[in-house]
Amino acid sequence: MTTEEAGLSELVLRTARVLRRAHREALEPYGLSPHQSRAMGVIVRSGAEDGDGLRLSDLAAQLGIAPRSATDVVDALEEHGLVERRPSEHDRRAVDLRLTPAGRALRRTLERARATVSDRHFASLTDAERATLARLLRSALEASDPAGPQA
Amino acid sequence: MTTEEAGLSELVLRTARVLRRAHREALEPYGLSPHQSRAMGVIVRSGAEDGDGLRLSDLAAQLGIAPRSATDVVDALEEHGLVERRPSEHDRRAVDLRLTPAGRALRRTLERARATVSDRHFASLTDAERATLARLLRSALEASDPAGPQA
DNA sequence: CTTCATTGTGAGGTAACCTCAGCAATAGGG
DNA sequence: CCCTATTGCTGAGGTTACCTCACAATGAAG
Repeated sequence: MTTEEAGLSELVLRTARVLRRAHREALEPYGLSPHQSRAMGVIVRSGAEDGDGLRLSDLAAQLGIAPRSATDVVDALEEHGLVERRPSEHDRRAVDLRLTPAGRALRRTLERARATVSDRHFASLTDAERATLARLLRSALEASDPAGPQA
Repeated sequence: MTTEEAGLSELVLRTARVLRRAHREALEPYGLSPHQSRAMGVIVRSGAEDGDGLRLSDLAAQLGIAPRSATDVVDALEEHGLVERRPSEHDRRAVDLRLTPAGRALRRTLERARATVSDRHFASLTDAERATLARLLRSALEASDPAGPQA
């Protein structure tokens, strides 16, 4: 029983490694690291397209890194012209982060690239099998972390 | 269909993150990084307990890092008294790596800790579900990478 | 109007990688 | 047998992605 699950954890980690590597390769042509891509995703998902944008410290929290480190991530994205910092209207200490039009366009491209990577990896499974796989992974995640992580 | 698998890839990555973090925490009391632990695993699995030991460059290859980087990993493990370098009998340029008795003992402890982490994460699934999960992950891995990675 | 907390960033540190250069040893062709 | 090319490892130094600590500007609370 124990060895059975040790194998399971290894399988998950190995699958993740394959996916991450493929993802990294897909991102490379755009000069983005996976982490930067993830940061863009967080900004998008926080409703930053239309509203006030996202605080730098909130980005840090959602990425699970220190605020100071988020500064560097945003610096890089800003240099690429994908994200912009603008002073918050409500708090002159803070900045609001949002994607530029170029950032939004690239984000969509990357989303598609990522889906392709995933498609390819799981292509050998049937639709039903994919659904089962998703259900089991989701179930274990929810049971072991009821809080439900944001990232 | 596409969104379905995008979700799948995200689930795998998220599960991996949870497992890796738990694994890291389990290792912390022993002053080892996950990578160092993995290196010990590679050394053990190469039949290094009784035979000639593993070449440093082979360790590097199996860890997927540059030989120079493996030197540092081994340095650290050697300082902890877990691994020893001894000159190869057949090639005086090379070193054979093998676990010390302390290394073997710790390795067993870590193996158990890792199994516990995995057990806990997948505890909510039935035995049959765990078996299904393993089968599907393994199947996709084998289909997408027929070479079959060693690490 | 102090005093305290919070936001972002400069400075500087660490871990885990990398490449490049170099030394010792081995392998192989003449 | 010797001379060159290759191999196995490591020193030096660079990069990336984090970190902590200190601090200026601002905001909130008494």
